[in-house]
Amino acid sequence: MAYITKQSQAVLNCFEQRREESLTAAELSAELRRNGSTIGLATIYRHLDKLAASGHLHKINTAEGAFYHLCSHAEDNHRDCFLLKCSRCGRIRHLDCSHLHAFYQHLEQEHHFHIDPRQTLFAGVCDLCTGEEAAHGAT
Amino acid sequence: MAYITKQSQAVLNCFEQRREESLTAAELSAELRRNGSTIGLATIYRHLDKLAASGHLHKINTAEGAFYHLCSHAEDNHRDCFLLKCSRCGRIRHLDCSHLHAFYQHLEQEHHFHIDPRQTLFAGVCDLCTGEEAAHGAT
DNA sequence: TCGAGAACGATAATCATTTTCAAATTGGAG
DNA sequence: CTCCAATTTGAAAATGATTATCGTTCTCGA
Repeated sequence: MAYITKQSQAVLNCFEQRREESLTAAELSAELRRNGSTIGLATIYRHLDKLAASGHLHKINTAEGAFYHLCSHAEDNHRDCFLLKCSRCGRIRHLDCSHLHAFYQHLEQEHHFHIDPRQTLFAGVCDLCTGEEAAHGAT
Repeated sequence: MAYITKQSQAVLNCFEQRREESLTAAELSAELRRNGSTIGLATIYRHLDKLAASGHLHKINTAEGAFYHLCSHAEDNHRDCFLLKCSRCGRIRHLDCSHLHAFYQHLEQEHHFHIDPRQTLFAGVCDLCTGEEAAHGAT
């Protein structure tokens, strides 16, 4: 029902090689092109969606476009998964900790809001960019 | 330096009348048109940006487009401001509570991530939509 | 080897937003 | 009140990410 093609292989390979990184479709396209692949953008999007639907990738929607990330966690384990997005460099970092269990329970019980940590993005400025900011900062 | 025009008035009025709501540019346009205004979309975007820059509005960037919200809080007070975005109905709700101070401190001290609560969106399903979901749910 | 179904890729279509630019509006100066 | 330079407006084109379209190519089992 689903053929294995060199294109689908190339996409998955790309993620397996850079395990900890979140990529956009454009970045993936550039990377593949760099590796000699001539795969079209439309095809890339198709595979990304397919891989996200099958659970192999985690798709993160942001105002600056979608990011995809190799993610083995099952849906249930994601209470401990936090996404930090730097508004300066645009990178998404993944964090693992259980600090927010209580807050999430509060949201559900007091406000009847059923949170989805996999789509929740903590925005801010990352460590690297904070340094740069200071360096470039005024007076 | 900045003229007061009927267009800029109309935009601000619209927010003051529906104080607690977050609006998109398209929604604002529809609302204004309903009130007899023929203001163009480009002009709406211009005023929204201007009002956001001057601090009168809070601009929230999401994957589904930008939302604008009348917000009097100063930048500093926003440690207590939470944005809940329902991925089903798309609405953004504002919450006030101080549950996350500890977590934000943890982020800064342990991970050197300087959070911006004004752009942090908690994604999930709101109370109303949870009900609907159950009603339409399988078997 | 054949053929139906699946995948491909170039291109067109969307959608929200920004930019462009000529025309209309504004408010101060005379 | 009238004139003018600066500002604002709005229609339409441009942008950028993503999706849909469609004819062509590939895959694999009969």
